[in-house]
Amino acid sequence: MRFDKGHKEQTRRRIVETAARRFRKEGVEAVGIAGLMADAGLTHGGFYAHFASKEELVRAALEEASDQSRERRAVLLEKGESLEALVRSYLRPVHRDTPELGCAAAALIAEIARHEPETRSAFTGRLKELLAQFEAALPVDMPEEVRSRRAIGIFGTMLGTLQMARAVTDPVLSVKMLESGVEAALALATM
Amino acid sequence: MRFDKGHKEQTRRRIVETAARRFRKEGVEAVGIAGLMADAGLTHGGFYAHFASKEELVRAALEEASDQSRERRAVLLEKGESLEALVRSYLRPVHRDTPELGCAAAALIAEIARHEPETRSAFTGRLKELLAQFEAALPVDMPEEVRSRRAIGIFGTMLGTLQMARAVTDPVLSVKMLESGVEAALALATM
DNA sequence: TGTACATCAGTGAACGCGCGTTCACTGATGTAC
DNA sequence: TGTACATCAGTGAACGCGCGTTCACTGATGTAC
Repeated sequence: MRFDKGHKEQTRRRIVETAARRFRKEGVEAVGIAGLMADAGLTHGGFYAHFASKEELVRAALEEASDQSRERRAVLLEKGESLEALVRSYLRPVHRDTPELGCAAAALIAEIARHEPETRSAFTGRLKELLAQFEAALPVDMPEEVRSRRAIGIFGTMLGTLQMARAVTDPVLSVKMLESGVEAALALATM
Repeated sequence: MRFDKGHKEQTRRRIVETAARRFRKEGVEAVGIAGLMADAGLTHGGFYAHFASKEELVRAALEEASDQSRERRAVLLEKGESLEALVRSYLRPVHRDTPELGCAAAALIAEIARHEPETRSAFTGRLKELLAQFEAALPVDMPEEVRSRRAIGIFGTMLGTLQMARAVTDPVLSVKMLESGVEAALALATM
């Protein structure tokens, strides 16, 4: 069959979006090409018409997820919301419970650390953008170097406490972790 | 062949120790039973004389790694060192560069969150012990509830910043992440 | 206007490989007679 | 004291399965004549 102009690009986007969700939910290694393509309504053979390798899809999916998150943060900040809104939104139970729609770093950072340098570099770039957004949302009277370090500390706190809240089986402790993460991140933002 | 009394237990320990290192370095999923047994100087068939499943080994390896870390922390604290020494030791380049000997949570927490409840529960128990050690090292004049939340915030910060420092390809940024993590964790400990 | 052909996104069988797990077997030594 | 047997940690072939990747093929439609 012959397809509309833009059809292939649309298919590619569907694959990337499916991958971005499943990788965050299940981890990259646990998701196979065949199952992923089936989820996107295709057969596995066509995969290599879109990507040179699974690793290339990993990078595309990582970028897709990062773009979504960045957009979400930008919207919040442009509405005049503070860093506090970002922190509270990040450490909500709903974010803990839907990793497939959430922060790619929280779901995949340890796995990314073991991937090819090219993938790690792409991730590094996205993480720098995220930190720049956080930095820009810190009080303007802070020296730039302090803001930069503070942004790292704040996001590190968010990342770590969210992951703890996800791993733990005790639901009371899990909520306490989210709350403690908010407290700690806000303390770092305002002191 | 017949073996010494205690021989089997010794073999089991060797398997667990090998697993504890490789899981932290490569991730649980990337490590196969056959390769692991070969590393321990055995053939893969004998594995199931020691463990009912790979998952059971995961739990044993997690406990082995946690025990090692707890011991290390206890030694530091008993020498009269403060929480600051723990934080600085955790966020050293050598810890970033040798995950196979380091914190199991930093290497595996996201993967653990996707494992069986039994494994997650075992991890939760170990994490509670860790947090209790941190709590005990916080100033005694802090109310207990505050110390408990602060311990979560501090360890979350350490966890998140170490993982960032491991994932990133920019070496300058990586060191900055470790340093910012120390600053943030110490600020939370002393404020 | 009608026919032959080129295009190309997607198909599905097949590749070699490693996975977790099972199981009949080995063989050196301790124990029973 | 010498022989037959039980023990059991470890061996290695085999199980079904899914992995990432390759490739000859399909077939509906647009284009050329």
